[in-house]
Amino acid sequence: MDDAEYDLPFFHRQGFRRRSCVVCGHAFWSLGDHDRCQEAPCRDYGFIGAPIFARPYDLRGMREAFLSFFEQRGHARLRRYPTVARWRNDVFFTQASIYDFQPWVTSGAVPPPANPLVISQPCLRFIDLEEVGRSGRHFTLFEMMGHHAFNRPDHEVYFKDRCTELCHEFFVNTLGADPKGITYKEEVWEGGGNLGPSLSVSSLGLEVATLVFMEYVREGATMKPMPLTVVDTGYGLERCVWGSHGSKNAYEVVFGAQYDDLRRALPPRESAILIDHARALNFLLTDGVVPSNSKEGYFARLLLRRSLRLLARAPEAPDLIAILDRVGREIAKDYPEVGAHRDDLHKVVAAEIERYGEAIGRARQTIRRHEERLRESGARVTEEDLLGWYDSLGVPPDVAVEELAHPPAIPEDFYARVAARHENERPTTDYAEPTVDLPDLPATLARTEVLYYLDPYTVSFDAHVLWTDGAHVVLDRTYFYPTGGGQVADRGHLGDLEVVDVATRGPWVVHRLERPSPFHVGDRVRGRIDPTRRTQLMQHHTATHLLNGTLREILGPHVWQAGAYKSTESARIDVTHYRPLSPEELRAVDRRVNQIVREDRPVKSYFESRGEAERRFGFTLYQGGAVPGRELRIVEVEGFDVEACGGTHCTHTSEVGAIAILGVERIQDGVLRLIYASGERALEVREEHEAILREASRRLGVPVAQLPEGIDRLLGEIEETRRSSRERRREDLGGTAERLLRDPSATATVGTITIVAAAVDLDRDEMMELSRLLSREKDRVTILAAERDGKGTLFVGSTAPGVSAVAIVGEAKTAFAAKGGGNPAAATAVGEPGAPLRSALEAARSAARRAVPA
RNA sequence: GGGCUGGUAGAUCAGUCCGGAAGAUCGCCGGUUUUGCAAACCGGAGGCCUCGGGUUCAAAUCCCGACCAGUCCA
Repeated sequence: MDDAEYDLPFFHRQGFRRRSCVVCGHAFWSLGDHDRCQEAPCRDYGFIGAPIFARPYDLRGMREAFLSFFEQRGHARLRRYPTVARWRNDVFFTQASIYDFQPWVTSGAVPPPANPLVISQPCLRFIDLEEVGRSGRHFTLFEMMGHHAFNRPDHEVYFKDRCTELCHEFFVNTLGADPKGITYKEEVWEGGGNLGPSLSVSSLGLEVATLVFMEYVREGATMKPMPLTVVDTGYGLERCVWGSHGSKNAYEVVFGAQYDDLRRALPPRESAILIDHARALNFLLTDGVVPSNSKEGYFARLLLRRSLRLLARAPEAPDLIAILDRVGREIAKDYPEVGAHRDDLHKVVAAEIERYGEAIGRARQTIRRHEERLRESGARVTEEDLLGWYDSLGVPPDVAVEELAHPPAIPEDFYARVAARHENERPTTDYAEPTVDLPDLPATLARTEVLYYLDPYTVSFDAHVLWTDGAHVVLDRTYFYPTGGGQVADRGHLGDLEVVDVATRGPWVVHRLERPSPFHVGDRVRGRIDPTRRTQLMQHHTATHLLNGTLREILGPHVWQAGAYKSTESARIDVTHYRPLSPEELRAVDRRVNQIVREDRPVKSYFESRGEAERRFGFTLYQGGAVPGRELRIVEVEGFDVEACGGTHCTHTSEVGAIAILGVERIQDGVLRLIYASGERALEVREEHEAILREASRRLGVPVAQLPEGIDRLLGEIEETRRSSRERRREDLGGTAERLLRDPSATATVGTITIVAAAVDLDRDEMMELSRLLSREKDRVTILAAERDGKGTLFVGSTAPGVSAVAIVGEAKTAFAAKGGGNPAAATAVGEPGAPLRSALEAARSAARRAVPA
């Protein structure tokens, strides 16, 4: 990065000087006389005992100071975004304030919600989980305060100079920092293909902010200027609070009385971890994460289980729910949604605690049994066993050791070795977005005017062709709904040509035609949308909102939409929930959702400013993921459910007709999928089901109402038939056995041994069964031969000590070119087709005679 | 999304490495004993060894693929 990038007029106006840090070598700017930058570890934590700001702040005070400072300087204050980054598929959590605006706003595809703006965004980072409680400064959840500006070529808000000036002014004038104590260290920021200069702001060893200026796109070795430059700042709320106190560690000042109280029962480190985790969990669970074994849910589980483990060793400490509640109440003062989730959150946690208890209980048993078994062979449990148990059973080593009589030492590097086990796993292969093969469009093309929001019932319209390559057509205006928001695209006609797909590309809607079109730019065309299809899609989409609202109402606010899909045939919604639906719950959902349909509530779709919508409806708006932009499209089912949604909807709930829930499945730990149909399809599906019932009833010859009993009876009969045929076979074989024992040509006695040899017409299993019947007593050798599918099978069983069935078969094998084997008690061989079975039987018989000990 | 465990009688699990006549404990049923219960003892029933392919004379066992569950990691 060119030095000039950092050479800001602001620095010169104020009399800053540029120096190089004697430790890290980075250039930095300061008013003071420093030979090193003020960032640790280039210098020590000088602020401990010597606060960097004029007075101490708590979290709320510091946050408010920041937000109002920037608000007074023209920034719009935004409410926090969810901590779960549902709008992105590259990360699970919001890890920085700028994440709220990636990728759409930062790429310029969508205008920012406000410009410039200021926000304090709770962020989650799991990378330094082990450092929490140890370093004195790490948190799983922290708030990143940021002021952001998005500069377009035609509209420059502010960039490096003004940004740095604002930052300095905030620290010096508002917080009362010593202007000479602050250094602005030059760094290069790079991420997501973009890069730019950045300044890291430190004082007395504490880095309090980073100012990033996204300016370039990396293209190979060269950098190209971005069309949109972004001011991305991050001020650590907890850092700033810590610095304002100058206390030894951050936890005591950030968590205050909660920390002091927990300290009475637990050591400092454990106390800090528990509160930290409790804070993160309150946000995570409020934002709709349900603990599970994959994706976001795993991190919630990780925090919960770590906390439970700590508490298991501290009998004096309060229980987890009490700690969560205490911390949650504090958070709720600033973030009321956390308070609104309180009771539900406790239910989710209680369920998870129960599951953990079960998992550990099962695991303890397995471990005990394992050691028991090892003892028989004189072996002992190894370190590898401990690793394996943690990996596959979830038992932490200290718990495993409790179950062992002879435990191995727990390796110092236990968790590092667990990590090593996972080293060779290749991470997610690239995520393939379902790509529609769309043409490149000239950037100068006017945007498509989207009309389907105006009136979802209009299915016929006139428009002009803006662009076409034959197969695809872009119009100046369209009522065709493109694939999006889990709703499939409309179909219909442009002129006489069928429209087979509709998709958005940037600001344009592209219609794909069944055949190449004769259209030219400027042509006027008539668009007609398939009204049946559109109606069905609208019904399914509105039904989805009604079900989502119903599920939240009945199961609790932890229910969030985790995905949805609406086609003409059926629709489905995936929601977060921690256990399967009981039949009662399902029935309740079915009743309630159809009640809402019948109530004929108005469904209003309208645009509203983000701030206003969030103020009125809160976060649950973002069921389909956070939506960028200044204006949100709101779909409001009056008095019931409100979501930000871009789909086409009915205007009254009764238009949905009815909702038939067709199935519920667990698609993943913590996520349920409901499949349903509405409108015409609900009726069709019900008719299909009834037809199936009628047909089943006809085939079974039982009235529909008695089908369950009829099926039970049938199953009983099958069971009975099976039993009796088994018995009859057993009797038949018993008869055969008796006959053979009485038949002198089959039975011979040699010494104390009875040899029974016969050709039979039985399959392999039956011969085995017969042999067993013949060998009820000791000193019996049975030799059976049968022919099946042209191949001879020989079976030999022996209960005579010293007479080996497998040896007899081995000798007889050559007589009929057979393959086979077995053990001393039983052996079989199957010969080549046409091989002389008779001689095999004789060979076995004489082998058996010879085998009898004299 | 990836790795690792596991799926055998109503329940909890052996058996799988190294293919060769499906087991234990609890529970259930019957009997003995007891005024009755519990218990003890004796006897018995109960299995598509998750499913589908493959290899083999032979598969619960080996190979491939699904499904389900648990767990660790991102």
